[in-house]
Amino acid sequence: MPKPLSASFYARPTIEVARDLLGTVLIHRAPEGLAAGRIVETEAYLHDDPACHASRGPTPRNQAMFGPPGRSYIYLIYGMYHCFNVVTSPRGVGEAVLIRALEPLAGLPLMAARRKTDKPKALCSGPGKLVIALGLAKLPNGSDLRSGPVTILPPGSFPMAAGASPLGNIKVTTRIGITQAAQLPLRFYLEGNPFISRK
DNA sequence: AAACGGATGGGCT
DNA sequence: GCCCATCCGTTTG
Repeated sequence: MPKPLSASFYARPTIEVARDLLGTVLIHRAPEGLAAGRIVETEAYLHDDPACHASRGPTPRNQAMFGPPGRSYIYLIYGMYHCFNVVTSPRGVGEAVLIRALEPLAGLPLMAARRKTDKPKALCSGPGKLVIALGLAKLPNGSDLRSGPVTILPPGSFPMAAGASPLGNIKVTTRIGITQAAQLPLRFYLEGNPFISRK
């Protein structure tokens, strides 16, 4: 069984963490079964960045972002979906990385049942989709991603699914779906990967 | 292929 | 009361 990413992995500048998370494996060992996918798309949210929930100081919703790195930050968006983030940087700064897309690796039938589709490219190709596919919506905010049922494993440490695509170069673009600070180059994805949310 | 609008509810000015 | 770090079905070109 591979070891989850260390606490020191997350306690680094958020842009570095966002880039280095590409190729790692997000896994949820739920009572219903295991589901896992390779992270292929991320976005960085910085403390002085108007698009970041933490940029205007702590509130009840965003308090996990000010806690220790390597914990979850999950929030409700548009009344019906959730977004899953990993808290980064030294404790108290208020930064995180949004996980935007996964390449499904394990538990595809379970993902298909949760998502109500069995098309592999539709399972995890968006932040709301992957939360549904992995069953992350009810994970408590601030969950430790080194010890809980939801963890992130280093690249290549998980048995490669048949036909899984190779890792490409990292491409950088502006972030998706935001209005504030929309010009900042803080979205990262594996170039050519068919499982990203959009080109 | 792209554009559009509806669903749906908590957070914050 | 307005604003969303979204998704999906429908319409339009």
